[in-house]
Amino acid sequence: MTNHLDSFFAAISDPTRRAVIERLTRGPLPVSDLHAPHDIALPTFLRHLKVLEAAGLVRSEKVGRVRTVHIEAQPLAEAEDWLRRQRQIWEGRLDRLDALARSINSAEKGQQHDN
Amino acid sequence: MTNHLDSFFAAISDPTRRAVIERLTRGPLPVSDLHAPHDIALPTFLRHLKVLEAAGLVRSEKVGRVRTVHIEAQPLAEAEDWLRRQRQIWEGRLDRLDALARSINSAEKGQQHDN
DNA sequence: GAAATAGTTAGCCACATCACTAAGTATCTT
DNA sequence: AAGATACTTAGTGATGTGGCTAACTATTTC
Repeated sequence: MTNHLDSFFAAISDPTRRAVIERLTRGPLPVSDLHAPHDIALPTFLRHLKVLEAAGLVRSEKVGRVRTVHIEAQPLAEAEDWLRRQRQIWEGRLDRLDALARSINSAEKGQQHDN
Repeated sequence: MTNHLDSFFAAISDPTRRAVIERLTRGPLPVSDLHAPHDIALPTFLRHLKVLEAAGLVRSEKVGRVRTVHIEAQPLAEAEDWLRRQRQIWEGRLDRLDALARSINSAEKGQQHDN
């Protein structure tokens, strides 16, 4: 039952890492630019990046002394799918319950008319 | 920056807890029924339920000695929204890059014609 | 080639998380 | 009222997570 959703959801459960993702949707950035708005030590920040990269949300390439990070959208879509499936099954169930309630209701009305 | 997405995503980053959610989309169940398919001790399982409940994914009511658990769909929708927003911004960016590439391409063709 | 820049590695600490067992409470069932 | 059922609480231990500082490497820049 352990799949890549584990590490994906764990990765985006941290606010710092979600902020990084949000920033990266505007385009790739070097590590230091990504780090700038965060009030944590660089090594700490770098481990957040590693978590994101390990979860497949992000890739990076180093050119000279600069490492540039960019987002990987596909895992977002997969996670979104899982959530949507669960929600839809649930809502489908509610719809069926609703339909059942309506049919019971109209059946009762029918009975009343028959009486 | 710390909001309820933290606890939500942390909650569904665990396979046991995702399995519980998947099960609950089929309808509410008592704790013991939910626990049955999982090969972990009941107290351990109960803490998973508490995590889900604390994250707002699930509610429960106790009647007599039985506690029945049901899903709460709204947080699913919110998380789905966050993911969708990020993905769309990213994809929108790709679209614009694509458009830019096309316009550069046609401009070059234009130049070639001019030459 | 010395100094600044951009990351990286190593090691430490506090706290959270996930697992367990043992024992307790509250509610049926017989 | 005794026993079974359905949680619930308490306490323990191993491992993971997020934070830090100090020290290091690799690449510009002056």
